[in-house]
Amino acid sequence: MIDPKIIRDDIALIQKTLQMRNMEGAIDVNELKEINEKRRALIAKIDQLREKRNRVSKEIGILKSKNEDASRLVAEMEGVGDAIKAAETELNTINELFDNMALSLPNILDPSVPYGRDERDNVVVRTWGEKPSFPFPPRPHYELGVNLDILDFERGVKLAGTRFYVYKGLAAQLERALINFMLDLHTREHGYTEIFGPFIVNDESMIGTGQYPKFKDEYYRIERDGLSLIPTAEVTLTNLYRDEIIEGDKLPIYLTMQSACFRREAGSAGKDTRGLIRVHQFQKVELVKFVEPETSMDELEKLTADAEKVLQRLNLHYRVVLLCSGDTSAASAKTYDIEVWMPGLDRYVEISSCSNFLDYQARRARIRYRKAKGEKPALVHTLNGSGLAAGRTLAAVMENYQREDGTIEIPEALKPYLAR
RNA sequence: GGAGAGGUGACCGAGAGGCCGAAGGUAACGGUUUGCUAAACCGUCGCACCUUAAAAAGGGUGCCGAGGGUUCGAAUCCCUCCCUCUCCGCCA
Repeated sequence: MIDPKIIRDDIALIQKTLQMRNMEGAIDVNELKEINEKRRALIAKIDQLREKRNRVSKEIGILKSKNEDASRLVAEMEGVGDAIKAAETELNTINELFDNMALSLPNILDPSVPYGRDERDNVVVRTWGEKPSFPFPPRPHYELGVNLDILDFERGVKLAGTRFYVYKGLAAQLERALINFMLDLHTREHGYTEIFGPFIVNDESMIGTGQYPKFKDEYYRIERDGLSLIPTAEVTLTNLYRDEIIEGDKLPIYLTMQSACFRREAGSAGKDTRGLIRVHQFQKVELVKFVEPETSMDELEKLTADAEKVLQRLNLHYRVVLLCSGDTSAASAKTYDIEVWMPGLDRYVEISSCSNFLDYQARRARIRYRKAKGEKPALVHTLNGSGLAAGRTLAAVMENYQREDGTIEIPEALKPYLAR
């Protein structure tokens, strides 16, 4: 959620953001402003009524303790309680309306984000390496995997349905090696602390990072227990500090966690139906940062570089794309996607998405820090990125390291992890 | 899953319808004292919202696990839910 003061004082900024994101029609900003005014007036009214209640009740108490007659004051209070209750009911309604609208406001975009309608307007900011050339037509990972009997899509479907899969032998080992390699890289060389936490979280956590209430259809929820399967370890890591005030000298905090990620992929029927690109369950190494506001844009660059390092060590060609205004997710102020080259699919595939949320998530999740003793708490800035999606990385390794006979060469960086 | 106990500020802990935003203690911070350390003494020591001002400061409201109810008045009484602990059961 953005700072509500912006709703009060700078509607133009919100309108510009909506315009940039091609969301002009989505929210009536003027209506929102009006609702906010109403809200504030009601709060003032209720506070006044409560002030009276507190004051007169106290007087009654004093009179009674002296055994004097308080009936006049009690009579005066008649109706005050009901008036408060009525106003509170009204406020609840308005608050709900306000929250719904305010929560659906997207984050303010960073000025460096280019205008654009959709992914076609994203800007390639750099590329690393080159597309490998093959003396034979490279095959997609799902063909390679099925031929080698290390990917089993049919049994995945038998066990759980479409978009599920089974790794066997080398595929399972390779992915495990990839995850360990990534975690070691981030903890040993990039200063992240490794975390392992719940893959299943309560609603407050899903709300804290913005999955709920808006995008409820995207996630698996266990109704009976009121818990949800995380779509990314971002949820676990970011909510670690929900409702907390962090001592300023603890910042910046860099965390990494490996987890399974669960996504319903509700809106993507018919898209990427083959292979490991779009599945309901996959593993990912996530990077999350909590930083002081002044540093967050620099931290985004570093975070992206940390994720890129994985591909560099694996010697996989990729490009970094700055998402345009229309393609940047609502909570993010600025996002870089890292897209790895997949020779078998003959296209670039997103393998990491690195975002700076500024204080948008922190406000929702009430994550604050105290710069120095005695100072008022302020919202931190949160960032996250994949470092990287393991399943897609496995697919990229398979496609880029394939040999003519359909076997797969092991990348140098992974050899220590596959020693027998 | 069953039985019991309990959730109060950074922490410990009192409070059992009115003068309680909450005693007392610990920790922290500032000061006095001191050759230094320690001790002692004095002071400060929550968060959010509304508001006047818009730097500092002031006024009001809310918050004693969460939500509702009773009452002129609730940390205190009632209801619902959540969580923690102990014992039993089950279990990697």
